Amino acid sequence: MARTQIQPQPTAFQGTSKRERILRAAVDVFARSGYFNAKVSEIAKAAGVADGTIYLYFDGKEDLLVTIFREHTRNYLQSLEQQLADISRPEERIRVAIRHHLETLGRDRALAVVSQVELRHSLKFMGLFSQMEVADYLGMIRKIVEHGQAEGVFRRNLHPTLVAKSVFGILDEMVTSWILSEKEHALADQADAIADLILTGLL
Amino acid sequence: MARTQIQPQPTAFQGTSKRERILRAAVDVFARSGYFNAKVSEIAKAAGVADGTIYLYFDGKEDLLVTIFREHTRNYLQSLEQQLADISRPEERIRVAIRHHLETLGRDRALAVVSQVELRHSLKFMGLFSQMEVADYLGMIRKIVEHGQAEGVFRRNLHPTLVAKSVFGILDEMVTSWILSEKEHALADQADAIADLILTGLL
Amino acid sequence: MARTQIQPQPTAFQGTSKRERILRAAVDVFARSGYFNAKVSEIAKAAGVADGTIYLYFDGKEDLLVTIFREHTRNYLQSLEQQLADISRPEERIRVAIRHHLETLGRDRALAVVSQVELRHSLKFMGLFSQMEVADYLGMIRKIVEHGQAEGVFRRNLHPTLVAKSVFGILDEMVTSWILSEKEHALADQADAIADLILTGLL
Amino acid sequence: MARTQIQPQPTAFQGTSKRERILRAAVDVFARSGYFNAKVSEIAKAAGVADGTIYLYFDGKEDLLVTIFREHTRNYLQSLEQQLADISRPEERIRVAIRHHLETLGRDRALAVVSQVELRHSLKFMGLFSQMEVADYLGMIRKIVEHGQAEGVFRRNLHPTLVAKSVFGILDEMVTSWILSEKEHALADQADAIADLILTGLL
DNA sequence: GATGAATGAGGATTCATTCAT
DNA sequence: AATGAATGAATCCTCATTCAT
Repeated sequence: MARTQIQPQPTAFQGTSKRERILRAAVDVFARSGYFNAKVSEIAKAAGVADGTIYLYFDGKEDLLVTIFREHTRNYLQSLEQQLADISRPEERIRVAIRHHLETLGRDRALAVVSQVELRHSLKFMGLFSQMEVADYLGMIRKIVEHGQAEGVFRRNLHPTLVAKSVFGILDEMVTSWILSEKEHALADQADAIADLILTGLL
Repeated sequence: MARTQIQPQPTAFQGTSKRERILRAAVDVFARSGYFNAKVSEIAKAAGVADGTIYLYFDGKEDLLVTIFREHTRNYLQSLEQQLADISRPEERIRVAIRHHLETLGRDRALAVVSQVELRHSLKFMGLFSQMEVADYLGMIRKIVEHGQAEGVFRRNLHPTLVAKSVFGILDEMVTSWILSEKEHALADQADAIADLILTGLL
Repeated sequence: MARTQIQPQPTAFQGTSKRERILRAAVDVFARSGYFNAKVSEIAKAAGVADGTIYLYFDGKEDLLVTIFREHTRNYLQSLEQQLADISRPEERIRVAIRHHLETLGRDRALAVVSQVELRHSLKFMGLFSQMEVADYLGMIRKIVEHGQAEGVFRRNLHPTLVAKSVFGILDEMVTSWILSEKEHALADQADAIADLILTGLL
Repeated sequence: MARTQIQPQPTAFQGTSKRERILRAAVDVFARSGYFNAKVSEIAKAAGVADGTIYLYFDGKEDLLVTIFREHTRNYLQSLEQQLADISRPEERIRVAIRHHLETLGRDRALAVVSQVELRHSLKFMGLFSQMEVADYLGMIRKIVEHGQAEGVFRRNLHPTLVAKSVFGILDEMVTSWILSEKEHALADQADAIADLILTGLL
């Protein structure tokens, strides 16, 4: 038989590995329906695979969410490190980190929804969220602050961890706010204003 | 039979109205088990009422969550307004708002858990969360900022809404971080440091 | 509305308690479909209750099987003891026990099927089967034999436990054979012949 | 690549044919997990073949069970016939048949488990069990009895079929009892006592 | 107002079987 | 002959909600 069997590919492109297709479909479905309401069969359909196939690649619905979180965070940290590689001035490093956060999530609304909403379903997940890679992220910001304080460009009477959490908190709120707003403004547009606030303060 | 039947009252005092007992039980059970895993029967047991009784006072499980949120926010805003009543200096008003936020949630861990975790279960809830009373809360902070800018004590090149969201974002992150941390430090202890950061900035 | 709502009662009579109706329905459905192929919903339908109702009375499908076994054995032992109450001659006691076994199961084919087939689904169940009440049953026969040996009416060179197991094995095989045979002969008709064999032997 | 790839051969030796390896693995896995809980993939792994390979030799999971039963019974009957070949005295023939039964199953616990437990999963299987080769087995015993009665060494007032079933029932119970007992006594040790009971009776 | 027994819809997961390679 | 990745049908149980008492 010479005819090429063309299969429907609702969510992703052919050629992509099944694992990737499933993961992408999960992000989309979780974003659309919410984790608890999302049906595994819906994800399977969106990925163009059979229900059972998902269990060849993942341990179950929850593993899907954990994996999304883990891979996203890893990618995020890697690209952030790359962007910071050439920049040494602490002030500039803060600006880049802020912009990078907003750009990354601003580029993929479904991922942002999963990141801001679905990943925080339970204390258990929140703990995961905070103890693992997010801790690394906060650690990166904290080090920028510490460095800046050591160099004398940042005030020394602020606790670096508190600053790191604050930056994260602001960014987190901006992303959430952006997700919920109907308007289609670019999330990263706020990067400079946020940096100004953090760096210069209200007074 | 003359003997008075004494029923166990696990969560609340008997004097309290049934409605209050149910609401308080819901906060506790939601905090302990998470919204989706919480069983209505568990809440009923904790409140010392029959399952069906809950439906005399509320429309269902979801209504419990909505009501908790609504009443908490209303109480919160009322007490914040009282605290701000006598204070006119914008800087001081910011400080009071920050401290009030941390004190209120720092006083009731279960409520904090529900507020930080359970209320954000879905985009739908997040929307509710943002559009309603939270909007009022952000509005209050925004007005403080606007006032301060009008008086010339706050810099004028920061968008008031952005500042309001930032303050909220920082506080939100602090509360979440506090919930997840094992240590039993007082949440409100960080109020001054946060105010310093917001007011003075890093530089 | 004055009309009395008449509900279908496929398996059992109204008036019977829900618990009894469910148990009886389970015996029938297990006998018809086999334990593993039996659907809980099928049992519910046969009992005239909702699926969930079964879980108000039992822990699950397996508990249904265990309960059937337990209650059947208890009833069986009680009625056997009653029948033996007035009989003292060991030979006669053996005859009564044999007849009672065949009559009890011969009266309820579905129960016999569950007893002979479904209760032996797994080593685990077989163990349950053997260690618990069945042990009591074997114990009763063993004591009859011991008594007969003490009185000098039974040969003393046969181990009472072996005899008890043999009697049980013969009866068990007869019941199984009866279940599988198409012919509708009365099971208890074989009681005397079996007793003769056990008592007199082949020679 | 010159190195010989040595594969693990959990259950059987490599020299054995694939078909034999699969069958032996099935006996072991059925005995260990029970028929319904046994996974085809587990059998495949134990046999050192791919899942799909099993379907080249057998029609499916059920066919494995049927085949085990059939081959076991055929082997059993053949070896029984050999053992009986030189023996003419009815009494002795009965003794040999009894010992042979206990020795055969006492030699292979997994096979005994499958034979006593797994083969009786359903009425359907029980029917198979009884109508086919087991019928031949019962037939062999029945003929011994008939012969003995014709020769005048066995009592004539016992129905040969009933005696055959009784012998089978006793042996069956002994094997089951042996499987379930923790103690490691030899099953065949009971052969003589059983023969005595059957031949001489209790009285 | 209160009760709590009863309902029944809904879904994650398993695993025997297939078939392209 | 052999593989093993992929399939997808099939079901037990939970629990929010109702309503007769």
